[in-house]
Amino acid sequence: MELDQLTECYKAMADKTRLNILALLRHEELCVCELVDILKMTQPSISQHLRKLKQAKLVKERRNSQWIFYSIDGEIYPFIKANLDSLPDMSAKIEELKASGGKVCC
Amino acid sequence: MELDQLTECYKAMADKTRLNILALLRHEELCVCELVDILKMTQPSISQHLRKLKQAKLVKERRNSQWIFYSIDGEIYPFIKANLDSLPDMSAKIEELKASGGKVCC
DNA sequence: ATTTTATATAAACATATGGTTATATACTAA
DNA sequence: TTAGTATATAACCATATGTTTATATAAAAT
Repeated sequence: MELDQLTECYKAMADKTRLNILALLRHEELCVCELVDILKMTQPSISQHLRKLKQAKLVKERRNSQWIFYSIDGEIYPFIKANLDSLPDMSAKIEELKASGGKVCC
Repeated sequence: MELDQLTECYKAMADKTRLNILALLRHEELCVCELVDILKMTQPSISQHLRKLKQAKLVKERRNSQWIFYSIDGEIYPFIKANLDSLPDMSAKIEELKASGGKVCC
């Protein structure tokens, strides 16, 4: 692949918060406010991280009324599956969100 | 894997020069001055990039008299092969080095 | 229409990063 | 031992990055 594209990809992954987001989205699509809830960070901060991931084509978005749901993309990277598979399991965090009624939605 | 370790790995890969180094080392081990020669960058700059790659356990070093040869490591990362395979082929650069007598060594 | 909710963007700031120059260290050769 | 070569480290600086606060946009609810 092109080095510039690869650099953008790895820059996007070179941050703990963004790896957390990818690890979460691996389980299911989530909207911004759900990520804010789980990661305990401010909404603008999460939004900017999502923008980087989107620019690198690692996630895609889908609007549903007032919510924007993000999900894993990365199909342009032949190695993406191997990388995502090495991320920690975060299903507990998602369960927590659901248990606390934070899901369905915001 | 641990998010901290993964973050360090992707940070190390999140730079065009370091991806170039990895792409070169994929062909064969090289010493610092050979990388300086091929990449046309200053020696301290190359050395600092190599240090980052080494700290992330993406490369390892081997001393042979006054030269230090770097080579690919990355064995702690289950995804490393897939990632290295997507790097561009740089054999032409290595051939150039050999043709110009820059090899054997420094 | 106005207010509320969800998200994005902008400005400001502190910290991280990469490059340069200068210097230190390690080994070789004489 | 001294000079030369290969590499590492340190100090400095400019740019990039991530966070916060404030504000803008877009859709929903009233």
